[in-house]
Amino acid sequence: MSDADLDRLFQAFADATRRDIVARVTSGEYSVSRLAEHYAMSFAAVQKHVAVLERASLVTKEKRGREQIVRAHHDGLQRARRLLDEYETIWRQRADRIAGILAEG
Amino acid sequence: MSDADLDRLFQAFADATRRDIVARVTSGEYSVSRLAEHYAMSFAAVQKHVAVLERASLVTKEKRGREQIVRAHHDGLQRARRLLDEYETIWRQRADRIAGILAEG
DNA sequence: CTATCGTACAACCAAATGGTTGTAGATGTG
DNA sequence: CACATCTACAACCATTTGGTTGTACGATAG
Repeated sequence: MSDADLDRLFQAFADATRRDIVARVTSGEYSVSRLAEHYAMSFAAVQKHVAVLERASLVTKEKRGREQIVRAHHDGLQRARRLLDEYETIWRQRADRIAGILAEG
Repeated sequence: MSDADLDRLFQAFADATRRDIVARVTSGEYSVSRLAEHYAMSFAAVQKHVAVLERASLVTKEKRGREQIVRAHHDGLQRARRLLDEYETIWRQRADRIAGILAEG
């Protein structure tokens, strides 16, 4: 996974509106305009947020009639989790190393 | 945890240099200038990246003589992980719900 | 004391971000 | 058909971001 991919992924999470969109489309079915009803901003603004999430592989869009259904795409979330898990592993290794040194001394 | 806190947290992760800094200071001890040696940018730029990480509660700085030691601060990482875990939970619930419907039908 | 090192911070700049309005096209409805 | 709905996208704007250089100041070394 490239640096640019990770940049897009975390950047996508770095906005409360987008996090809310992810939460909504994960548990229910929403068109772009349905999503837009919930936020105090223009339809176009919400459209842009969805586009950011799409580029980050956090959601996909599927055309249904004249609507565009936004669906959660698990890949992005899993990748983000995996990276944070790696950091956690590094942290644990450090903690173990320190514990080892204390045990020796 | 406020929206603004989460914004800062994920924003902090949304840059390859900053992710690298987090990885480095988690496993070793680095002053700001030591960190700066590793990147193709000015000392001031690295200083700014550290400041972003500090505001996101991902690192802390501690003065030691004329140096400023950058240390990983586990809180930020844990909080980010917790949020992604919540999304994962929502996802699983959805998956279970779908599986339940399929089992019925 | 003087010079150097590590840091802090201001000023500046280009590019990206997050919002707006307006226009246009495709699809469904009376 | 005529009209409303949903979406796409361009143009624009203010603010933030990620970088730069330059200046200043405390701490250490010679």
